[in-house]
Amino acid sequence: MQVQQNIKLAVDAVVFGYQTNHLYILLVKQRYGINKNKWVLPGGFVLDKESLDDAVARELQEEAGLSVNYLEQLYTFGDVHRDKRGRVVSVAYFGLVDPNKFNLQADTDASEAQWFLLGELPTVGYDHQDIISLAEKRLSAKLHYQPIGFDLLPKEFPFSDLEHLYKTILGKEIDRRNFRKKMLSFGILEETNKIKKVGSGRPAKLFSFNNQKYQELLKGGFLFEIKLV
Amino acid sequence: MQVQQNIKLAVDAVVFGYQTNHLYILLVKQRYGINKNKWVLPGGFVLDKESLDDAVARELQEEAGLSVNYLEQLYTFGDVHRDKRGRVVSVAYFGLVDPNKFNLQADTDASEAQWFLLGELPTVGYDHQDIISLAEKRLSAKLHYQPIGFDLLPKEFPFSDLEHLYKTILGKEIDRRNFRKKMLSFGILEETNKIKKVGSGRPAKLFSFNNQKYQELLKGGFLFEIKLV
DNA sequence: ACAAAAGTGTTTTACATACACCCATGG
DNA sequence: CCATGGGTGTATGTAAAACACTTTTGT
Repeated sequence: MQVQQNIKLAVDAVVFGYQTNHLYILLVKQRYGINKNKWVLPGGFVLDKESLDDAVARELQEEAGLSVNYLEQLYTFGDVHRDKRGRVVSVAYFGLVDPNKFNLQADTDASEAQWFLLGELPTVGYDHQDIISLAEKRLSAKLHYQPIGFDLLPKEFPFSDLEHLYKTILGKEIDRRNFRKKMLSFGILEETNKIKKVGSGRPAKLFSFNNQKYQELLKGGFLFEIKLV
Repeated sequence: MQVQQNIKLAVDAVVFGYQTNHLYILLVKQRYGINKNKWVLPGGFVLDKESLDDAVARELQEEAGLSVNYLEQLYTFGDVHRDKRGRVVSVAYFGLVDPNKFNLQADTDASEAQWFLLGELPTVGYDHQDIISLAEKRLSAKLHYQPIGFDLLPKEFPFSDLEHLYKTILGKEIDRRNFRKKMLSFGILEETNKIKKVGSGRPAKLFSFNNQKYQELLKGGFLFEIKLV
């Protein structure tokens, strides 16, 4: 295959984490090059013998010691001048982690990886702000038609956490009664017999997302859809 | 920028055309290599100094003399072995043309480009069948939440054409009265004072899609959404 | 007893669905 | 006058939206 081409291929990941009613994004500090010490998305060049999916997973592991529990392709950014060092096309990914994985280990290279509160992001290098903006849009959109919020929560969670997650990410008020009614009507949540006690207030039953049930329903043409005013 | 990487970057396009109640896809005949004389998607390698979008437009022009009126990125296919000649990552696009552009000119290289009825596709090379399948899914999905059907029709069309388009692509029966009511309720269609006479039957008023109006509505949070049983 | 968060039902409103007959033209 | 496709309205069902008080715990 004779092709003259001087284009490098990279992957980048926008990984969201959620904790105590706040939404975070993972960034890493660039160690070399013209963007040295700038914060950028975790990512890097694709190896010759790994798929794109594998490349993202590897980079996240290397740069932040992190394995996500949801990952999908977001968009491929291919403008000619998006990287000043040369032509680099980047396949961007969209990832979610639950709070168990939120605490970054300080071994690996992780000392230079950090969670940033959305809305308090530093100036990021390259065109990574565009990538982040697109990922935010994707996250908001997906919350409405895919049960993806559960990937940002621990396996068992009080209902109010789910409600707050939607409220936080969509920036909208939610009617608790209608939200709960609708969510439960899908039949993809299971009530555990555990309860969570917090400082004050009535203890909450814990729920868990039954993914197997969801997959079954999907085959029958089921549509997860939640609208908010 | 020192990176050892031996990956080629290509673009491919799944272009849909619609005529006389039938949906078509554009394929081109491969002229060289191991897939010689096999039908494949129009596409090719990205040049060093053109964006991905430009690359697709150029390839469509070169291989089929075609300029589409809707084009968006579909997905990036990056499996290691998708091309037996070596590592090639392909950014796939999704395009729509209206019937004016349907007749392929025989100049250019177009003699080897051809419309194929969906459902009567030949065996295609590489992993292009996967790409086509994904594009079909995208098309079906988009019809429900984006006014994209108009890009497959001429500027002015009888209402029944729109109805047949939905029926054909989604493979579902449609209640004509409800469909028309819903579509018109959006306020993005304009009734022209022209009428189209066909062989027999009552002549039909022609409608046109008002994209400007649609864009305005979008800013106000308008959501195009059409559900079919 | 009070503060704090969890839990719960009913009424109203809007939209989707189901359904069948008349109209304008060409042959 | 008949065949063909275009054009239209209403009644019913179902789901979303609006809305406020009671329960359980900790302090």
